[in-house]
Amino acid sequence: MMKTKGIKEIAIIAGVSIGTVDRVIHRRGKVSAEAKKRVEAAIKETEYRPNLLARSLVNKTKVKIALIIPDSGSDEYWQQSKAGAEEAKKNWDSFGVQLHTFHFHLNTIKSFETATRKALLLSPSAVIFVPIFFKQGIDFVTECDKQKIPVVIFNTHLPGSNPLSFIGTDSVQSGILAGELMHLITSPTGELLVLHFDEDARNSPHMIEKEKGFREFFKRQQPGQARRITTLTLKNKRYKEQLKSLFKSNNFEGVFISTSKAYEVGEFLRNEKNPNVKIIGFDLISKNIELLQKGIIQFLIHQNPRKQTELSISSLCNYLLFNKPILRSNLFPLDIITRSNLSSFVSDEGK
Amino acid sequence: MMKTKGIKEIAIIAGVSIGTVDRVIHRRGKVSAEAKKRVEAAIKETEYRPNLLARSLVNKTKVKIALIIPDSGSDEYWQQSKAGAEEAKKNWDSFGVQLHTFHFHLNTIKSFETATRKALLLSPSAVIFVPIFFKQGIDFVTECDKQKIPVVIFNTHLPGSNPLSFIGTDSVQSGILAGELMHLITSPTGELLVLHFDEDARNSPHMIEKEKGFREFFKRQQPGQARRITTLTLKNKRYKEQLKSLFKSNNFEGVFISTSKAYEVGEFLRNEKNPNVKIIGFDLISKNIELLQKGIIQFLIHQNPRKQTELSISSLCNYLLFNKPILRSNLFPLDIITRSNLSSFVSDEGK
DNA sequence: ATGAAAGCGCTAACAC
DNA sequence: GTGTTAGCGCTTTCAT
Repeated sequence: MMKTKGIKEIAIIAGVSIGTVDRVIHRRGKVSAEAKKRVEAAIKETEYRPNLLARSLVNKTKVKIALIIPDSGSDEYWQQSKAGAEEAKKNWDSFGVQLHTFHFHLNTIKSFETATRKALLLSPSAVIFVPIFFKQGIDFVTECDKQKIPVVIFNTHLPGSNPLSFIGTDSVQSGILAGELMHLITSPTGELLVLHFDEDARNSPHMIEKEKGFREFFKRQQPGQARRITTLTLKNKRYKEQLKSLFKSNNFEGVFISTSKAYEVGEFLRNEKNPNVKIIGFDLISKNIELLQKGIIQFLIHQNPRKQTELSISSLCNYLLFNKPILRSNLFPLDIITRSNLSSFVSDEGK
Repeated sequence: MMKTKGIKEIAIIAGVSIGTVDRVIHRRGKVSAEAKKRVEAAIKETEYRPNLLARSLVNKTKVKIALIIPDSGSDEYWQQSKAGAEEAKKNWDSFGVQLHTFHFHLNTIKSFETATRKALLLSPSAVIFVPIFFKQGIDFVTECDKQKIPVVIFNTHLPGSNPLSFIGTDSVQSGILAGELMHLITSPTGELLVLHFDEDARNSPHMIEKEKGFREFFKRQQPGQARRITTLTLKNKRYKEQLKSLFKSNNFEGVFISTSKAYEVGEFLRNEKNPNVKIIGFDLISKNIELLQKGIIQFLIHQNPRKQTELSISSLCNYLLFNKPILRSNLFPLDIITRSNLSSFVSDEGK
């Protein structure tokens, strides 16, 4: 009884042809209400689940994805992202997925616009991008909407857009986390410093949110008396001099750096033989890692650009190929890294 | 020119039929030396790579995996593992993978033996299991080796075995991590307590390794004078009384709990109005989570049983179906959880 | 020793 | 609207 499997079986049950079954499954072509109902009933009854192998065997290479990310030149963060993209590409090309990557310069709006233009020339099935530039990001999303191309945004939130999916971390929350960690490792009244490195304005939304979260933590913690928390934004490249005068006239117990430049502070303090200042920063880049291992930086918060990129791609592929539901907003775990759990994160190449 | 793809193309080039090509690829049947040579040349020339989708479409449901894990009854840790298994099962059954789960009781060796026996009756393509019981684990691996069934071990290391892959965390390292965290949040000379809950002997290797790591950290930190670190193993269920007398006669600044029972200590200290003792423990189970949120537990180290299980299954499937390389040893990241990054870990259901 | 042919479950083009 | 059919690249009979 009922030996055949899959679409054929449900065609028999519903008393229609497999063509019709295909039509209702994919909502394409015309199907009479009657037939549709019967097919859907049969699908439920048999708990039919499509054979993904057969499907992608037939649909080879129909999925083209354009990935638009910052140039990874000397930027380790984006190098890690790129590595994730390559990993994902390897994983999905057996399913006929074509991943085309377009790079742009972090400081050049034009290069971003060029990248998006080139990406659209592919007429991709979907687009993944990092909206470093607000206005141009919105423009791009609008254009994609017009062309009915699904958009996935990652790493940076783009307020006012409504992408298929957003994947990234919660900057405010990461600031709160940094606040808590700082609280745990400093004395209750120790003075704190929040340091921004503002060579590239592109980071400013992140930076502001992180500081907001950081201060928020202490506000909640001690609603009455606030700790003394100083903020400073280092704008030009002469960090050392600025840091020197800063630490001469203050007695900070801890420094929170809102970008990946924690190592600048770490190196400075190491040279000054000032080992008692606690440092918390972001990102597993090599200079930070070195100072973490030496115990000069206490905590790094890891945003995992590699996995963010990988996941952006694979959740999109799963959605496109296999109809798997995709999360509208996928906030990434905030990994806390110390010298003791570092190794399990950096050797984490094999997924 | 040369439009056909795959096996057919190389058949044409070599001037034989696809049947012959198949024979040389799989070294089955009889092939003349002459034909073999020509086919192999063609394979090299075209850089032929088999289409894995087509292959497993034909060989449907030839992959049967037996998963042998502890009963998840009231144990949240193993419930999470089970959830991971179900997720993975859903993901892979479209590829014709059959995942059969066998449960055993954590305290009953017999039930483990029964489970392994049942598992082998399936004649599975591969086996994944948790070696809670040392001797029986070795026996099982030996038997699988004899039957040429690949074995993946997870969660618990099985010394003396040589599985296809091991997936789990490094217990010693997690102890070191706990040591570092404790060091960061207590004063340099504060007295510390290491607490084992030994209701089930099954945990003892883990417990011992964790304590070893914990002490190791302080040894490295202060080679000269060691901190005062007390160890206690709570054996019967009357935890409160034991804890009461313990804390009456000592002045601990921090407690490290080697199992998931940190909440026992947390609840005790909360009732005693003793809020200044720092607590570090393991596992995101609900009672621990509650106390973490309240600030009574400072850190939980998360071993991510859900992802461990998921990854065990999917890396095995990728190996079996798609010939992807599998890591001999895949040490999981040790996630540090505080109240501030907790949410991104517990809501992490969608991969 | 080798070739031809029938599918695996699904999609898409084409007929009616 | 609906059914039929030719493959996707591979494995596996079954002849020869």
